[in-house]
Amino acid sequence: MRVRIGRRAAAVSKTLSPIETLCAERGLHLGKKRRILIRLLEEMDDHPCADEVYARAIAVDSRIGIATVYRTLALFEEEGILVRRDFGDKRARYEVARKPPHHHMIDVENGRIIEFEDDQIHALLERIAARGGYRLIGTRLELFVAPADSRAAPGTSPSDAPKPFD
Amino acid sequence: MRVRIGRRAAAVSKTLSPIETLCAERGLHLGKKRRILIRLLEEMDDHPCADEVYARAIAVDSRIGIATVYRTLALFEEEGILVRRDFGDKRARYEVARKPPHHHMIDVENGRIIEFEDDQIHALLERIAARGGYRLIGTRLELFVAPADSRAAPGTSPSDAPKPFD
DNA sequence: ATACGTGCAAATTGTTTGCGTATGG
DNA sequence: CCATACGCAAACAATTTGCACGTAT
Repeated sequence: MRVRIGRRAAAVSKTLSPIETLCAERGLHLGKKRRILIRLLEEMDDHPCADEVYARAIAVDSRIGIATVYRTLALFEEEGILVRRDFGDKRARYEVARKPPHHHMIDVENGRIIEFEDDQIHALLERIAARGGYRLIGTRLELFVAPADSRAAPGTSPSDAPKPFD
Repeated sequence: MRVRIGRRAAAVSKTLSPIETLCAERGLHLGKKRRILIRLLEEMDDHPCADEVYARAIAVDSRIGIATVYRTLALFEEEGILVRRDFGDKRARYEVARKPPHHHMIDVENGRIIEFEDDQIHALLERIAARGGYRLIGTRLELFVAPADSRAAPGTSPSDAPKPFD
């Protein structure tokens, strides 16, 4: 008898994209619509809300339903494939999960979102959690900022809800 | 003629509570229902959502409408009297604004909320904003934590949405 | 074959608004 | 008096769900 290589489950050949691979590993079916959504998600470099993902999706296949978008986003969030963000407007915004956690600065003047990463912060936050006898599971950190030049002194109101978003 | 003291606007006598005073200073009327809400807000030591404030309110005067609660919370938030928080469940939660900004740890095992304050963090965040040519307007910082003993390794998913809330 | 994926429309949920009346300053 | 506060019900917006039918594995 011949020896087959890659016999173990791991061997998911074909050409699966990163997220498709994750889906395969978790036994999730790869329906046509889901594939389209996955491609969109992998291509995006911003933080779209469900409506926006939906808009981009119907541009590819007009028969995709908004429910599928919501269901897929929720599923991928549970699976840790996507991260849900909340930038102050009502809608939930998403981005692909990346290993080193990063945070966001929201320019309240124009709604622009700037991503940033900082080890010091994480070390500090971990220490704070530990200090209280806790283990840090997740962090949500958003800075609401304005160009260093303009009225209004610094305050503590994150909920000044900027209008435009990326 | 006699000299009257406290002639200037400042002289709001009677016995006004802190928030009532702020309202008076800003020319806001103090309706009966609003007074009740103010008292509740000043007594609370947790982070209730509109529904919960409403529940407590009708316990005092059953004729208060939910719309009044929403309108009052929104008004006080705009006035900087209240701060709106978002702990992962849908509803907006509120607490009385305090000077030194503080943040929250959400125990994902039982939903308990622990407040904390830390100067280092603020200094660091301010530096990060400045580094990008920005001025820090507001911060939103929440730590999702779990008792230092229990499965599940630390991750980056803040949106694991714990069920219970204070 | 069978469980999973998906569309459509209806249902929920949290929050906002229009309007007529009541009331504080 | 006159602006503001308020109740009620209808309006809204984001998201969820039930059901019937396709499709991947």
